[in-house]
Amino acid sequence: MMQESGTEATSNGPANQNGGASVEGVPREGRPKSATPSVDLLHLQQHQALQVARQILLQQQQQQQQQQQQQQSQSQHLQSQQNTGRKSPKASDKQQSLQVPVSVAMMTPQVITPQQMQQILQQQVLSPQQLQVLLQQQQALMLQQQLQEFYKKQQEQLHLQLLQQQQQQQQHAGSKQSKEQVSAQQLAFQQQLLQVQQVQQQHLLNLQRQGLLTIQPGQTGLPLHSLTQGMIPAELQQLWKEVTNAHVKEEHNNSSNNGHRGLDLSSPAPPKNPLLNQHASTNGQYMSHKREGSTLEEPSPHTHPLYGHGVCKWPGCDAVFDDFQSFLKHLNNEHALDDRSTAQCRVQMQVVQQLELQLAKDKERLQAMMTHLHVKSTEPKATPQPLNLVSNVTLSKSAPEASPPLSLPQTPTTPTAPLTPLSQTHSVITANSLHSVGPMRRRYSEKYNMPISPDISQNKEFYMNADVRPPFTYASLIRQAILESPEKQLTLNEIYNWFTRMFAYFRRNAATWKNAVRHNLSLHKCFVRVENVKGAVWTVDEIEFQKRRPQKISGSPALVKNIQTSLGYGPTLSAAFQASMAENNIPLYTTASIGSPTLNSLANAIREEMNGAMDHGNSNGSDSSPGRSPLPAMHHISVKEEPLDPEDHEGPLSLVTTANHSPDFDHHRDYDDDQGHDDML
DNA sequence: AGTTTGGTAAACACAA
DNA sequence: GTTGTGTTTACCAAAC
Repeated sequence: MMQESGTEATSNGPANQNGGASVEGVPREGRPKSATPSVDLLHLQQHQALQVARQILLQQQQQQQQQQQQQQSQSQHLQSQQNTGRKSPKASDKQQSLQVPVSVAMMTPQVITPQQMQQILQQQVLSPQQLQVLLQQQQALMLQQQLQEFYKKQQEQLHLQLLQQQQQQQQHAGSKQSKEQVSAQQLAFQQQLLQVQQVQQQHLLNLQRQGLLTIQPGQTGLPLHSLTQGMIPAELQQLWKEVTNAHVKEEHNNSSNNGHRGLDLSSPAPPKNPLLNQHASTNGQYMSHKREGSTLEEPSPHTHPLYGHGVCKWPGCDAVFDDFQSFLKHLNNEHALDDRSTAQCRVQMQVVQQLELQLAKDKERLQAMMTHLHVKSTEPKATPQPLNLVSNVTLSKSAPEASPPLSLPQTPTTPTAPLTPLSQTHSVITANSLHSVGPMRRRYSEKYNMPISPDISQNKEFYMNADVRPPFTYASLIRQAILESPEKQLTLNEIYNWFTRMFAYFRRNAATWKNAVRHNLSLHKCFVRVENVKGAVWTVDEIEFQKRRPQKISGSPALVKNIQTSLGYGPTLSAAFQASMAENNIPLYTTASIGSPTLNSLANAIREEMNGAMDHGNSNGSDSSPGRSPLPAMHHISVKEEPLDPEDHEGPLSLVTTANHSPDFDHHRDYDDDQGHDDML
């Protein structure tokens, strides 16, 4: 690890010097600087993610009183950390920063602003898993706030109405009829009140049932206490919807278009749920905000969602204000309803939606992780640092128990034997096993006894959003891009677009990586240029691709074969795929569990990455031809050899594809359109 | 220690 | 002349 970063630095040095003359004016800032810290970051992310998972487990198992104690102590710790910003953690900070996000996610009963969230995202301080937890936390807290507000208001309303009734009753005491009416109404109100309370209870029960709710006695006096654990957003939203629909219709009539802005946020992309919208626009303080705008009954003085710590929280604003009034003035002046504000709002919406999406997926992942870890959470960790996921996986295979709450396909596909001597050093998640910095990760297999984190294949979305270099070679990525295309062929520009779409990392330094892409296309025989009607397209010669880097898979071929047969997949493909997975200690379940195209692509990429080695090591006689994957099903390809093999066609891809078929794909396509061109430079 | 592979930079040619 | 595409060379680092 130290070696890596060290060499990284050196490797970058010369490169920069050479490029120092910088021909194309491409900012080179990014590479060296961002790269080095990210080693630690990534390393940390892994660790953090695991810690989060463990924390969750522990928390679930422990009593809630203990939790509270922890919360108190840790949240203090955190808050201070949180405020100090989170740049690249230095080695000395490591331990601390490790704790921070975890604690933030798990403990801090604070709502993080979208800005903060974005910051966190951008700075990649947190792993996807952690982000997920964090998001859950945030959502829970926000919902909690909202619910509390709502309930409070409901009760206030009801009480108010009751009071009015009583007054009326007194006034019209004479009339017997009115008396009856009044009492009837009173009854109705009481019932309503009861209803509200029941709903509250129900929600509580619901949440508790999931083990996601922590009751903290004597908080607000409201039935709803605190939600300090994650929860399923969808469910919450549903609940929220129910509540709001059932009881607050009038209220919404008054203030649905909260206050001064009245933007039509739904125009670009109709939010799927109200909650989302609220998050986007009001940072979880929707209700209070509303109150502020509509009713003045309860002064919620300086609690504007866009105002915090004396700073305007409008995206990209950060203006500082001494008092709330000047903030309001500023808000109305600077962030009035205009194109810019609208655009910003929409952007924010998209951010939130994106997060929402990711949250849903990561939620599943977390569930799977928790389930998985639950099985063997007893395993003590050698060092506090790395948590050996691999070993867990290995063990879990034998005990697929614990009904995977989600799509966790604990099928027999879980890798049989460890395939790798992960036993010894395997400190697991090393910088090496993660997204490397500097020159693209070579092969994961190099030290295949170094388990690679499933994270990689799992977190396509992570790579889509985080500016982290994907741990795949250009060749693999290019191939993946091409194979992903319907026609198995892409123009150069389309390849570019794929890169930028799939990896945030490739939205910078375009000149550099584009050059690399072209270089790779030209250099590798496996990429075949085909003249097309419209121009030239690039295809993949699978055989050539597999040929490259004939490396021996250290895992015994027998083992591989074993797996493949046990899995029942076609020998060709699975050999390579599984081997690669095995080689990387990537549990197959990983692939299947994700349910996102990510999988599809990244798992493939990984597989490719390993394929070369596999095929050679595993040269199973009958199918000497390395799992040829779908060869460019195109017109006239001037490939050197003649790899056509309709049989194997779809082989390699099918596994992954079917396993993770996800509706998400369209989403990415859209993304492509949006980002494809603009985003690059 | 030597070879292979991959990443990066850069020069160059060519076409639109 | 500019830009995009494609090829090639060189250098370096890491892995083998």
